[in-house]
Amino acid sequence: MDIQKLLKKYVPMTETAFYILLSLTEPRHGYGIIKHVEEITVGRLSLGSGTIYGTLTKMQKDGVITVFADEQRKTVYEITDAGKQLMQAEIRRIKEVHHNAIAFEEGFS
Amino acid sequence: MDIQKLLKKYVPMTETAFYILLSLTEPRHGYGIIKHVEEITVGRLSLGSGTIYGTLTKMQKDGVITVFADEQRKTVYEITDAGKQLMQAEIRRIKEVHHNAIAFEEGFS
DNA sequence: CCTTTTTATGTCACGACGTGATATAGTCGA
DNA sequence: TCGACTATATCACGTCGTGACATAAAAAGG
Repeated sequence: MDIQKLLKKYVPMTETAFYILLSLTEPRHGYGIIKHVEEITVGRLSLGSGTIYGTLTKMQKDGVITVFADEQRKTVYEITDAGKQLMQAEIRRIKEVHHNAIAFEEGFS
Repeated sequence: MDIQKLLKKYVPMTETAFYILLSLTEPRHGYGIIKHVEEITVGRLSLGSGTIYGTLTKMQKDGVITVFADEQRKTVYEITDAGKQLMQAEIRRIKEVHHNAIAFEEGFS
């Protein structure tokens, strides 16, 4: 799948997908991602097992992540270059939303 | 519906819902919202008619927005106090995501 | 040693959501 | 009058996150 179709499919990204890809800048397995996301969101976001394993399978098929190591009880993934491009586009969008959110706040204070 | 259930239902908010509520800090009708969102996102986000009218009906039922004026060919809506509370919670979340996005960027530059 | 908790992955039904097509109709300028 | 724009509504479709259920190995604790 070429980068244009990936951009259309993945941007805007769901919060879940964003934090999964963010976690995979270091090689991690599914369960490790769940714990890492809980950590950096200070317990606010707790991903369900269906979300994680379904999303990981989908992302691997799309070439957004790749298998880093396949151990007995752990499948370790890592983000690909295509995945990094998606993150850059998503971060641009987040900056726009953040900018509009701040402008909103200033209008009501 | 009490504020706790509304928070659970609306936060995290979809980008669409966020921009609709943002637009309704001034009274606007459906079509006006579509044009306003196109404006503040510089044409990036163009809401479908199904999205707008479906979402407006849902939000009105939930007490997040209210009918400001009911003209012949325009139903004008406005955000409620409950809606403003949701926006505050959503903006807190956006700030967190933005913070983590910036931290990600710095790790790859 | 046995039991409980934690780690780890997978599948499935469910409800919610955004999209785009289709339909309908009034307004306004050329 | 005729097309472009304004304005709303409904529907099928595909996608997504959730939580329940299932399975099983490893680690911790008594």
